[in-house]
Amino acid sequence: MARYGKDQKPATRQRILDTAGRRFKRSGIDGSGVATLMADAGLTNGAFYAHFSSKDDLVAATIGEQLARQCKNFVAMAQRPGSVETIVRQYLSPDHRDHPDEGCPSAALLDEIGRSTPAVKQSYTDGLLAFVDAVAAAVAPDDPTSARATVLDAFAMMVGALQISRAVSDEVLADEILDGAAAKALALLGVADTSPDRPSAD
Amino acid sequence: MARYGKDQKPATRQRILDTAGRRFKRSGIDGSGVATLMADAGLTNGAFYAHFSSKDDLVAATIGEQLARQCKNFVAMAQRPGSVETIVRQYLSPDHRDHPDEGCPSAALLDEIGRSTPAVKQSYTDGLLAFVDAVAAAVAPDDPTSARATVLDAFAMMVGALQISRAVSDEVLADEILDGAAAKALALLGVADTSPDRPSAD
DNA sequence: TGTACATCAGTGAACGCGCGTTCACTGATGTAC
DNA sequence: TGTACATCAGTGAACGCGCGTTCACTGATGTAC
Repeated sequence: MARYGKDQKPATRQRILDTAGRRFKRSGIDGSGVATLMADAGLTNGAFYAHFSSKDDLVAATIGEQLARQCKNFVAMAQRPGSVETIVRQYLSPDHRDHPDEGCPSAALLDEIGRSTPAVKQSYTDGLLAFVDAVAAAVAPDDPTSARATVLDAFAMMVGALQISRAVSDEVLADEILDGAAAKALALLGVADTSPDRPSAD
Repeated sequence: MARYGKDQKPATRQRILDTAGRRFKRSGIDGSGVATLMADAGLTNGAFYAHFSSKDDLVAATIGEQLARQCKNFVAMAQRPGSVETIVRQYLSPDHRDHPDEGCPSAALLDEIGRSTPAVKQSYTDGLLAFVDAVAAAVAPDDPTSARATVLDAFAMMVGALQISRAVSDEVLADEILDGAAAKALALLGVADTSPDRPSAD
């Protein structure tokens, strides 16, 4: 069934990228096969190589896409005043912890990216720098350059804390880690922390 | 060739655990096959199931072993005064970044542990708590309980920073991330940072 | 002290399966006349 | 307006390979007599 208009191919490519993003973040890169992934996207395995030259090519493109989306989402949210605290709290929330497939690509895939090919690392590097620059500009509009290092450190803590909270089987401990890291990250970013020491359930 | 004394089997098991620790950290858990791993340990694939009931069983045991070793190493190093700074700097060093197979299991495997079975997560949880308690006792002997949260946050930042520095293809940026995180981690732990802002090459 | 035997750590071939990748093909579309 | 054809996105079977796991087996050892 190949009924195609002229936007068909780019649209399919985008669909594969979105599916891959979700699947990689849920099952890992090594844990996601090309055939399964294509079936998820409503296609058969053979069509894959009309869009990407190899699985590694898809990985690099997916990482880039994921970071670009994260960056765009951040910029959109950061317009509102006081939004940095909201963003940090949302990042370090049980909801984000329990839904990696819709969440941060760094928290879900950093280990595997570190073991990937230079092309994948390059894609990650480019995406990360763009993201960090955008955050630095939002947090410290006067001096974004010197804020960059602080943003990177805060991001490292948030990523590490989210990963640990996902790896731990004690949910109380996992919640504690998220709350603790949120307070420390906000302090690092120079944002007032408006939540009580022990936040209630709401 | 089965010439065996009475310590033979436990010694072989330990050898498999050590080999698995190195291989998992270098190639990932999904990226390490049982047969290759056994060949690394100087054995054939069939012998594996005399020591472990499944690959998952090995993963859980290896994670536990790795964290126990990290904990023991920390306690041994922490005896000397001023050692916390040394430990943090060593953790966030280019050498550690470039040799994951001999390094921190959390930094190398957190993502995959987060996607693993409950047995693996339980093993990680136990090992992490023991490790964090040991660190808290060393950093704040007077009040280790309240220090625990701070230690966890500092550890999260260190893990995240090391992972990012491994995932980034620009070595200068990778070095910057390590240095920045070291300073922030030491501040978090309340340890004086004795290094210059821009450390020289030695 | 010398021989016969039970133990059991380790061997290596085989199992079904999913992997990444290739390729001859199908068939709905847009275009040419 | 109707027919013939080139395009090309997508199909689905097949490739060699490594995966986790099973199992009949080997052969050096420690023990019994």
